[in-house]
Amino acid sequence: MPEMPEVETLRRGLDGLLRGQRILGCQALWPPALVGKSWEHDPWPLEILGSGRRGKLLWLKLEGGMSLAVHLRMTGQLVFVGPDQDRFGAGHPTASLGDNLPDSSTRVVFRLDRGQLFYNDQRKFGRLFLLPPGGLETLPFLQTLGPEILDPPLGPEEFCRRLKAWPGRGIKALLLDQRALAGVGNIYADEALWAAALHPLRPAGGLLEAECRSLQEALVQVLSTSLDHGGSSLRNYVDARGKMGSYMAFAKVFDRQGQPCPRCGAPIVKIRCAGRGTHLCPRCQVAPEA
DNA sequence: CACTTGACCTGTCCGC
DNA sequence: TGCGGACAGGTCAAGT
Repeated sequence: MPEMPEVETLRRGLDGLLRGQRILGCQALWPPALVGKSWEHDPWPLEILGSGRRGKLLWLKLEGGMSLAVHLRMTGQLVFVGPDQDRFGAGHPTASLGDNLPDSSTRVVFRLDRGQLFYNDQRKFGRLFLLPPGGLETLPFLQTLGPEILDPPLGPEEFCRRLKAWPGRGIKALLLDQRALAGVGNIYADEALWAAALHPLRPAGGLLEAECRSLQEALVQVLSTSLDHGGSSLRNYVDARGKMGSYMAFAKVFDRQGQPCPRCGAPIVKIRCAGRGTHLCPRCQVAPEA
């Protein structure tokens, strides 16, 4: 589900809601979601001092140098429900998910000084890591993670160098590979490739200088716009208060197969590429010679 | 080594 | 209405 804009939107929300509160305890309704020995030692209470993110991995900074890291994978959610939670009537357009929690997808519940934090995950792919001081650096995922695109800004030269490091791979497969670049997933890969008018199967090594550059500009544009609109919600994603993101209204190709390309009018098609559903304009995005 | 496929899970949607 | 199959925003292990 969540790619960088969704995870960053969530992090910002959680930071404002949780900073300064203590986690008083935690109840695992589905224990496999919890990874690491630290969970067993009943370390609570622990104060939440702040938050961080790299790629799609999010963490809360806890007292004593500990961290609570979360990877949401496909369907994970972290939703805070305060004691003063606004209660809207059922069916109200801004009714919050929190009104009905816990639900059948709730896997972990954290008890806080003021309110509760629910970890929901329909598909049970996500994981929560409680880590001792220095533990973040030991996570294999973080050790092999490529650079951020927006923060700090990745210069065009370095961007091109990352892509050319895997010259034989299709450009979409590379965008999805977190070792090449951090934070891009299926939605923003399709959107950026359309904006740069590049076919997803083009080998990375064959991209012209100008094509590399326009792909980088497209990624910056797409990711920034999504951040501005609280990310994308296709089916599951919600922010720290249970609200959906609105970026999908701006999507040009993702989940729009059969609709006209906004640039040339040709019908958007959906193919399979790097094992993932892939949306593109067959006229604007010219396939490489086989 | 480089790259692709299957596995991990549950829910939903689509065709018969 | 019911049922089987395909598919879903991510990552890792195993396979080719």
